[in-house]
Amino acid sequence: MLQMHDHSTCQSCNQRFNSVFCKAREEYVNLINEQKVCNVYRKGQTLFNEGSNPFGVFCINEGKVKLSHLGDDGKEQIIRLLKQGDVLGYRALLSGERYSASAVALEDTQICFIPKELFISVLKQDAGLAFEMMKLLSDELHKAELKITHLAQKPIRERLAETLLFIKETYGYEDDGITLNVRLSREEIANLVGTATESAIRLLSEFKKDGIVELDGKKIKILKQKELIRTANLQD
Amino acid sequence: MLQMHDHSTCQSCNQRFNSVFCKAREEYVNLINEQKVCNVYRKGQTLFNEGSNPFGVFCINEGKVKLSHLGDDGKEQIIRLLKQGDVLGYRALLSGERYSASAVALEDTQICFIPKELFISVLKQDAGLAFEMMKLLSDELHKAELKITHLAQKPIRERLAETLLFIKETYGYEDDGITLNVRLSREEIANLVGTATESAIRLLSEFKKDGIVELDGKKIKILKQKELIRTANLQD
DNA sequence: GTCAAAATATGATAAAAATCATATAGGCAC
DNA sequence: GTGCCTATATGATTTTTATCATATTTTGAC
Repeated sequence: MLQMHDHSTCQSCNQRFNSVFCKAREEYVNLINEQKVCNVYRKGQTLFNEGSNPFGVFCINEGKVKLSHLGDDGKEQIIRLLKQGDVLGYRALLSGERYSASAVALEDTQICFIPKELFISVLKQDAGLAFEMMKLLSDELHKAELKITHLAQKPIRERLAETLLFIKETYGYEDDGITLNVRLSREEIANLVGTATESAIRLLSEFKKDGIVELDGKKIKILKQKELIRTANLQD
Repeated sequence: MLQMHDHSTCQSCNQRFNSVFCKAREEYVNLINEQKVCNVYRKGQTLFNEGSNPFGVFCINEGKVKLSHLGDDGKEQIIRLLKQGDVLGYRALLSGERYSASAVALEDTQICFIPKELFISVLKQDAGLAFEMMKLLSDELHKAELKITHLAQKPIRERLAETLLFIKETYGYEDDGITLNVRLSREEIANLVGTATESAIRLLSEFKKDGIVELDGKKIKILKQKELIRTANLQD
């Protein structure tokens, strides 16, 4: 197979224009390239832990990451799902706080690390990057506020349907065009929906009985997307 | 009573250093001052409506505003409470979308309006303002993500206690040191907590019976703040 | 002041969801 | 392969919460 891009530099990174750095000036991209550190995180490995101090931001070149809070009783709440081109770790860094969430690789993932001082200084000099950053934060805030409304007002059945559609939006389908392109445990799905694991399992079984999905271990196939959209009862 | 500040200009605004504009450069503050339009919104009046196009940002000089989504079934979800020094309307503007929430004055409120083009252009030129804006967005995102976790995991009793503490953090107490300095209907409290109005009323009655609060119409007095914190079961 | 409308309060009931219990299946070390 | 551990599944039960019903109180117009 032909190697289309040289992944080893930020200048030629295949995610560059698919990321918050899309409008960053060339000189700053070069600067970032010089100081970045790339790593592979194996499935299940932790990028950073809730409560620890941020030293920079992470940029996903390839792979999948979940970002989750630990609730007061120790229950996980997944607040974001991330993929190639996504940046993470910026929230705590910009607020000047410790991480309020943990990041864990959902599969083997290639990630570059940009040191805090460099990221902040580029952010202050490059208005294009700063503006994209604000857009990103605004979009995340919007999603979070929508989620608040849905958590407060929608029954679990609708939220599960919505979550499956969200997973599809984020990671898409596999080559067959119907299998969700990520492997999540039932517990993780429950922690995305915000419900008990048993409830998530039960409702997935109902969706299966209704022919909306097909379940094969952690593989989930969406058989009737329209029906799923109807079940999610989405207006927006 | 002596007039301590001249409220009519941004340069001398008593909220200037209590707002996102605290680090903005003088020249840009002057520019904003020339183009701003100040208004008084009476209690219940709408600043902007969900679904309409943003034309700029609003800056509260004095008063209180609620920001709320309308859920799919028409139920209100209050997502932010705002006070003097707070800016609103920036989320949709930065995302380049229509408003995803409506803003309504909770009492007579003085508000200045800054046109979109000016705000964006200053934001692109003034790194200090841009950085404060990113901090603000990051802080709001943090709060939203915490709220998501609590909505997903905490029972309504704890969430109501937390909401009362949140109201106190936001608007403080009246001169007596115990009365929450805002008048909200039971329905609005329920729409902050994310529950049915009857449930909010019922639990407030329980708090009253337990001597945690005193209720006098829309006046809520916090009698036992420690007990309220315990009831909220907060870890963070 | 009266009156009507809306807000608050509270009980009864129904619905939703969590928890508990137990069974079965799948993954993995050996 | 066996055995063990964990994840998934499903039923039974309890708890939580919403909904419905109906007083009672408050508010505001007049």
